[in-house]
Amino acid sequence: MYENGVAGTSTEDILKAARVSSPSQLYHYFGDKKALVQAVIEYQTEHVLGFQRPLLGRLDSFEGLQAWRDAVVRAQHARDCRGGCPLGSLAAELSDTDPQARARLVAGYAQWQDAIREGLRAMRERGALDADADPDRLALALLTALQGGLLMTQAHRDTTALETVLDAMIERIRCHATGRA
Amino acid sequence: MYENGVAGTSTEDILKAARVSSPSQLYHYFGDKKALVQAVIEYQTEHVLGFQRPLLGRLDSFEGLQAWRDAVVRAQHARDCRGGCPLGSLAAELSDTDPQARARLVAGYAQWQDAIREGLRAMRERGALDADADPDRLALALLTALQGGLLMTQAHRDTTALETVLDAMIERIRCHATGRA
DNA sequence: CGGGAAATAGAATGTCAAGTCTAAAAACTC
DNA sequence: GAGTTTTTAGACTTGACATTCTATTTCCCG
Repeated sequence: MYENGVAGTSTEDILKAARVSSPSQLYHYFGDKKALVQAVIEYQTEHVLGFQRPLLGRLDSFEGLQAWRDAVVRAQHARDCRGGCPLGSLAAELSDTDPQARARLVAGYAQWQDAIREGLRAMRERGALDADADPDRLALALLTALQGGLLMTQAHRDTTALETVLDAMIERIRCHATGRA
Repeated sequence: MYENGVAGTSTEDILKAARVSSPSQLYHYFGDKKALVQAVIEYQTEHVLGFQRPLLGRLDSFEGLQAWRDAVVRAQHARDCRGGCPLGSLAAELSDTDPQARARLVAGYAQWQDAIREGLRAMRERGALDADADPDRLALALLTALQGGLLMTQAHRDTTALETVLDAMIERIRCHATGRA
């Protein structure tokens, strides 16, 4: 579903990928395709957070922020710039048509934003950021910029846009670096 | 297609929307659905640029940039935060599976980025921006941030993320304002 | 080992969508 | 206004896909 979209993934594709030879299995474990999609969203949320939390959890300096940026860029390179964001792709496809999916995606984004915010807050507590920096707003801006960067990466098959927008946001945050305001 | 996705839009839906009562018409004017999708991308590209160019063409100050931001936010409100970006939604759905669509989308983004760049360049020429500001990079960052903002708006049904990321980018550009570096 | 519950197979159904085909209507040309 | 081309109707074909059903197998527990 990540590779071909929800609509572009048939139950048969799923069975094949799961190396399972009967639809009854799928319908035994999931009520229907929508329920399966919900599970996919949960799975992808955990996957993304699993990747991001280690990097965000110990932000203490701009080097840490840069390391996060580099890891994200590298991850997209590693997958040939295909696929965009695991949550973003689903959000684009489902937000307007599947309310339950949208709700779960919003919840996923909230967790993600939390993780970023906590990282930035840690930075602030360690004195790398000014007291007037707003971790919540900066986290939302960073996450949003990242979503755009991942979408543009997918379209361009090139990480330039992602790098540029993340660098710009990090520069923006640097305006709040101690001893600069 | 903008509202329900390409996959979620049947030929019948199209006939109904066009108030036409025969598939033969569709296939007379378009070879197949993919060709129609190409036309939709072109149409949406023109639509977006038609909306953006007037705002971007006469950027001469930060007020102009702010006016652009406000117009974008208002436009999303006007459509109840549904639908995301006319190009971005298509990009998310088609980039990985339809190479021709991807090519056209990339071309559309290039035109869009051009328009933003020219606006920023005008700002620089009018002395609102430093000579060391790079309109090309800033334009790419701005467009990318906007894509993320529109996607998040669609998911959250709320323009906060869009506002926040655009404000952050504009602040970032303001770092290049004359008499500030 | 034996009997009940859970899991799996695989065929089958119904729906819907993309695209085709034949023929009729309109428009254009001379 | 006859003949030709373009455009439109509308039925039809084909295939795919989500979901269901019946039957069989496997597992679990005493």
